Amino acid sequence: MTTVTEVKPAAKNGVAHGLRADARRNREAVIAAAKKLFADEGLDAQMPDVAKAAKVGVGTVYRHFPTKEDLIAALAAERFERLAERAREELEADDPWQGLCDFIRYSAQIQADDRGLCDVMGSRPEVMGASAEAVGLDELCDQLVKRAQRSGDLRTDLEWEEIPMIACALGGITKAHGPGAGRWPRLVEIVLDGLRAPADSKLPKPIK
Amino acid sequence: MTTVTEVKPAAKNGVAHGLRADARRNREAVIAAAKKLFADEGLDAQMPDVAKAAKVGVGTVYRHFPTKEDLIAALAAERFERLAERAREELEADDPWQGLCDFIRYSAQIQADDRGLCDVMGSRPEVMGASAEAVGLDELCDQLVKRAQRSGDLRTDLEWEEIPMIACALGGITKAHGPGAGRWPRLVEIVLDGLRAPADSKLPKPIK
DNA sequence: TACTATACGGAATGCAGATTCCGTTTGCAG
DNA sequence: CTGCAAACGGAATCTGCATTCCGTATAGTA
Repeated sequence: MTTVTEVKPAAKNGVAHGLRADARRNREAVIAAAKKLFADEGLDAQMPDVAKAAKVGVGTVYRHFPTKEDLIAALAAERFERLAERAREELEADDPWQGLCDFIRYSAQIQADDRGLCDVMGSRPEVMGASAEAVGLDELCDQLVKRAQRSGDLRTDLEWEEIPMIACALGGITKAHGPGAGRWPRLVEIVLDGLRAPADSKLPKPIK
Repeated sequence: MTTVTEVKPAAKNGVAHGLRADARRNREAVIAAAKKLFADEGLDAQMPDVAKAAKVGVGTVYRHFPTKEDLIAALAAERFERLAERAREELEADDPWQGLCDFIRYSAQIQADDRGLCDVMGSRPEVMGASAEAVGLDELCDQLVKRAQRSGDLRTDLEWEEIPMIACALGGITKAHGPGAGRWPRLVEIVLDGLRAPADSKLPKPIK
């Protein structure tokens, strides 16, 4: 045991360093293929098919993601990063209410574009929880909500925990009827109307 | 082939006649067990477990329901009958708007009480469609919607097809977070608020 | 009571899909 | 150019269910 073994920096920012060139290339191929396949067919797309789509052997897929669940989690993490990113943007929006609305619209949109994500939202609370936690989404939702309430446009009885629930619900529609039905955007608007503070409860605007 | 074979009246109103006494008894036991098991564990409860819960062999389950899908459909049919029944009642409600609201609340409630039903709503469009069709739920939704619109309380741009979608969405919440979270009723109310016609669009009430 | 069409139970089967294994190939340090 | 640890591919294995099969038991009838 006199051999000096280099410590591997493992993965950094999603891209894995310290991997042989071909390994890195394959990993990307797998991720890309899985992203598309899961988006199209939902979580019950099969591992061998992911491998095929990535032009790689099953073994290779499993070398990078020891479990299907791990692969799913990795993809979910990426989506949640985008979601958090968007939340941060909307926190800067001129109109807090519109910011919140757009965030919710966005969360519905990405689900309409990704059946796999709908499935995660609908039946993988742990994955969803972990991913959200990792990017601080909860905190962001809280801020989004508080800000919109302060501006007087959002009903004051809403709690931030209900934002993820609303997202799940909207995902459920796409999951059940397919994005093709094209009806989900209307449902989003209905919910948003329901979120608006009742007109009479709105404090008289300070100045303006 | 000279034997005269009696024609079996098969099933009538859910209860199967022309069955040997023990057979009828077992059939009921299976249905009851399945109802409970699927309600508790969702659609991936297993057939052998249904049999066990009904104190019956798997074979017996399969003699009555050739396929798991058939069993699911039978249970779903029963739920949809209740749903239709409730819809009919609410069509008689004094207040059309409250009638619609209560119908929606009811559909959320039965899903909160039955994970299996949530699953059907969320990922068995065919079963749901067939069951709904069988009891004329679509037509009933249409009437419920039109009536509430006529009274001026329901937003006029709602189409009846969106009622089932709303039901799916609400079911999705229970499915994802469990009924235990106890938050779904609030989401229902939010949606209902979103369904209400904007105050200014309401025609002045005739008299009263 | 005897007989037989119906039912029954549950071990055995079939299959789909995740995961493992191992002989072969390849990137790359020296 | 070599040597070998790091990767590869994909057939084989394992597992979890649904579903089938068949010898046995029983309701209903004569």
